Amino acid sequence: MSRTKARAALLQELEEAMRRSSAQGVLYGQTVANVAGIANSDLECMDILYLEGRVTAGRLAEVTGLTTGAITGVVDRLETAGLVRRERDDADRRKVFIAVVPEAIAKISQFYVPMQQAMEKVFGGYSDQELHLLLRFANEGYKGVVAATEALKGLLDTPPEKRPALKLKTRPRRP
Amino acid sequence: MSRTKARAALLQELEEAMRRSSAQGVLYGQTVANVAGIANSDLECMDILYLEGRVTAGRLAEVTGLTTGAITGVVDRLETAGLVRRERDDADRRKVFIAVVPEAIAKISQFYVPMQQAMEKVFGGYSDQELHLLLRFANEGYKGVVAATEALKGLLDTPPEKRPALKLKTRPRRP
DNA sequence: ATATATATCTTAGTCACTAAGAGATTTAGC
DNA sequence: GCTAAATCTCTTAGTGACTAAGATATATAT
Repeated sequence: MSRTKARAALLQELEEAMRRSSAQGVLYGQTVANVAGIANSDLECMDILYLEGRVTAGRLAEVTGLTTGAITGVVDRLETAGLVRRERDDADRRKVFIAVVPEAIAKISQFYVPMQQAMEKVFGGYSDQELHLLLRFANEGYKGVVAATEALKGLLDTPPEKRPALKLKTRPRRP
Repeated sequence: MSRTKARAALLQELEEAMRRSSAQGVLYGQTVANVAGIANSDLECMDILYLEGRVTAGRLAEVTGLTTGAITGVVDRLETAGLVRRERDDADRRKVFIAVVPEAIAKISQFYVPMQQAMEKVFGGYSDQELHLLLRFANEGYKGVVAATEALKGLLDTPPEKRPALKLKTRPRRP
């Protein structure tokens, strides 16, 4: 066996490792939601708001894959909790922008401290050059996942009888 | 500015990139669930079963953070769909092992084809040596997230009045 | 102007979840 | 061995976030 593993085996190992850490990441998010006493979707929306800034209710529905009706509920809860504010767009008064209340960032980010500490520790074991490689991978990986998500969504447009499905549910969950 | 970015800025950029791609990964999973017509938790349990193999109902509850009652429902649905089988442990007849039915792997993994293709494409841009670095990071990152999750769970044991909470919900979601 | 499109919200009903406890089996103490 | 406590899964009742469908309000096009 060579110093570097055979590429095929390496790719497979990498895929499983990514899958495993990704699953654990999901679990971390769920734990945050539980500890904070906030619904999972509500936290997901806060994360989107943190990353994208001030976005419309419709955009939240689009990104999360929830219906607009569900988003109304999400925003209601977040607004009641004082984490976000609804702001009507004066240019187009149908639109409602959702904006994060400044203090909310601190309220939420405290739950990510353990994660940040763990990641700092991990990153500490890498040189600047290696971190650049990781950054490149994170960015390219992100684009790859976006593309994969779009490709998968494409299946929803194919007629149901021609599309693979497990049919645990009778009704589809998205409009 | 040097050829490599200042480390602090690099770390911050890396954190945001990871967060972004992680969020997109969550969305991919949700899309899989929607396209497959399967509940999110059901898919998460299938993923755990795929990674860990034959596990007990209690272990599923532990790993997902769901109650055992919820897991009963998950397993009921997965069993009805013909994806898993319940197998009583002969050594300890209280325990119920959940085992994936062989054909289920193929049924599920078809929904991950877009993701696999996207990842293959991304990985194609890296040398064996670089992939080894990514593998090392994925493994260390996984351990880091596990540790962070445990640390965060520790907050649940601290008295509620001493613990930071957002209190969007009146009742806690975990026992 | 009128019709059509777009953006959010409302309502009714559904489904997965929690909490609490029951049932079945195992382990510990005497 | 026998009883009590512990462990594991399932059951039941009730709750809350979700979807689907349509209402409301505003914007755009003909």
